[in-house]
Amino acid sequence: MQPVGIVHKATQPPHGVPQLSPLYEHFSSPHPTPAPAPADISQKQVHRPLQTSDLSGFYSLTSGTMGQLPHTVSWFTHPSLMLGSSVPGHPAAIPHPAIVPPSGKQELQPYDRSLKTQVESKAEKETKKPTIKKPLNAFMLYMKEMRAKVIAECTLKESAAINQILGRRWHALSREEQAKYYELARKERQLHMQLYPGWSARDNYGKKKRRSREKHQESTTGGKRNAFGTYPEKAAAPAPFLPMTVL
DNA sequence: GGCCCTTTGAAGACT
DNA sequence: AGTCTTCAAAGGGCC
Repeated sequence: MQPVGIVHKATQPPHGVPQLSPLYEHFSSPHPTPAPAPADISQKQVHRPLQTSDLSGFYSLTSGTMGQLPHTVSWFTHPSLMLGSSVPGHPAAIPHPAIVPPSGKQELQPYDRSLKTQVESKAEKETKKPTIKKPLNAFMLYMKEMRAKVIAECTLKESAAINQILGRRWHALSREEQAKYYELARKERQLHMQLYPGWSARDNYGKKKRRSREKHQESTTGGKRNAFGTYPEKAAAPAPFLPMTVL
């Protein structure tokens, strides 16, 4: 029996921001405790395959909940949250945007893809399984939402520079503001788990050609990360605050 | 055409 | 268990 309060490493944000919610306990515990707020969603997700209606409910509820965000996340346009034929039983022919062709280019249009696949052999199709992308973390969701705003303000276009600004702004956010994004990210991970039960992050390992380790570390960090994937000065951040109660 | 840069966080790999 | 590495997004820069 796992003591209350012990959470899996993967579910605990670095700053301890959003703690395990009852919704998540449905996935991690064989005897889940009743979820207070969005109980209907978690139960649907647990007891049968995910369906479009479930997800639209999920989004509308989540959207409403997260409507308190200062900058509303585009739930229905977020790539890895949009639905498609990858959902069992879903009528649409548009694949889930988290699924990209092996080439890695997500913006490839469906008809382009169909033209290309026509000339591919059947064997090729089978070997070239589409890539399922990782779910976005809290900071990635924040970046995605705020990028356009920063570009407009700074008239910059280079993503490297934009991301530096966004990184600083992220740290300038209050705990409460960050918590909202952590919560969004947690929900996205849950949805991702529902959509792709057998998926693992290792599936995408080695699919990108990367520069050498030394160069990468030197250029990107200038130092080593600690056990939490952050850096010493960041690890000294203020103590975590209590989990969100709004759901 | 495709990797690099740059950020944080999640998670797998490694020691 | 602790540490390291990779990949998520984005788009200009560069080879």
